[in-house]
Amino acid sequence: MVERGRPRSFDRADALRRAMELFWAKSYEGVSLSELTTSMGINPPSLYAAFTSKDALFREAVALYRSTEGDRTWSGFETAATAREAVAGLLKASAENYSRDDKPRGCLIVLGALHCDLSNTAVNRDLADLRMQCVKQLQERLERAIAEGELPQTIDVQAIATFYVTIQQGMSIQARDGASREMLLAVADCAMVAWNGLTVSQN
Amino acid sequence: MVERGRPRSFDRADALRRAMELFWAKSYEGVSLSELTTSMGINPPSLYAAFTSKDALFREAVALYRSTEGDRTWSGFETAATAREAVAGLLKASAENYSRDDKPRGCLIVLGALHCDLSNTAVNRDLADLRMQCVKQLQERLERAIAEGELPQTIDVQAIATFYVTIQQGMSIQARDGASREMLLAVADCAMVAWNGLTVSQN
DNA sequence: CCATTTATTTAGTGATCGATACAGAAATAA
DNA sequence: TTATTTCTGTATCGATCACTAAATAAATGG
Repeated sequence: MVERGRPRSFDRADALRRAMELFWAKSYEGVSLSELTTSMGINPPSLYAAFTSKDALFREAVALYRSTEGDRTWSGFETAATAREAVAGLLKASAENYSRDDKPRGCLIVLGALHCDLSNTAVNRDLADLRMQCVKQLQERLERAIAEGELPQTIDVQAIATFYVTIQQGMSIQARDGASREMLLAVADCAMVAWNGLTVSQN
Repeated sequence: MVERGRPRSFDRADALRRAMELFWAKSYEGVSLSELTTSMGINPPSLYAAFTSKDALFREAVALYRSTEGDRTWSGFETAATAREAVAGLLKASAENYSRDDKPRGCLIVLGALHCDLSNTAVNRDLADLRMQCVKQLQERLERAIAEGELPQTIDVQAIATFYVTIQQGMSIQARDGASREMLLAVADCAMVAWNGLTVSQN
């Protein structure tokens, strides 16, 4: 089956990539349609034909972010031999990915739509859900470590998971404010200093 | 000298307080003039006569936030007997103040204007400066603790200060996402578990 | 009283927001 | 060729943005 009609004159994937970087740098409400169309090199009708709406474009941008930048941060998490190495690697990768010279600083999912009250826009709720998933992922890794005997059953899985995600999210703000890669890595190291105390058996 | 002209028909301080809570809940760009005037119970010309512009109103709101909510968080910091108690108290107060039932969740200075590229708007730069001042304040307290012999000279003052501020800032996002007060307090406790390791003499 | 001063209400300003109507262009199908 | 389909550029749409001009209201000074 061959496609009918006039062929699209721009690279959809490339246009999406440019939109993602704009949203990443300036957040959802911080980017206007005219900025998007200018950066993507297309006119509004082409954007809407290809991506439906600003909302839908943002969702696709977030999905692309997760499969590229997010993967750079989380790929080592599941493969790490121990929970400690998984968390340490996550923080280290976050520090590095939040401070690249050729990319916006910080995390799109953390900084992309912090506006508004709780449960305001759909975009906001989607990002909050993704942020929650990070905590859940750490919790599950910690529970696996308990099941495998690496960590004692007495640890507070939820608190530890929330603690390390809180640091990761705070690093996004630090990165946006100009903290150097070295400083972000130092923060990650500081966070891991708590590991032994947090995971020791306390009966 | 008595004031001339028609007297103002609204309470300026009360109107400012309402504006502060709106900005706190929804950030600078997230609040529109019509929302402000509605909540403050006045018309746009009255707002501009009393506060000059949305920018200036936001600055006054931030100043009010610092002298009220900010004071709730930081008042115990300088009076604490030790650096450890100062930092622990700061995190505990942050957890509590970011999760009050009658107030917006999180911190206005952290969440008030995260939009935009680095050094974009004046509002953004002002808040970034205030965020930096938090790090500086912790640094100075740690240096004082060194001078007083509480902590060894070998500690990395900047890294430790940035680490604890990073947690405080991350707690704003957690609070905005709905984390309970208990969970925020647990995060603060987790952060203090690192204290001994971070401040031990390592020569 | 009247002049002056300041605040208020009404009713807008131009600019920009996200999103589209419409006509023409460029492909396939028959 | 002609019909159909889909994309593209121009030129907007109504809504909302931050903000204000103009007339009126309410106080004081003389």
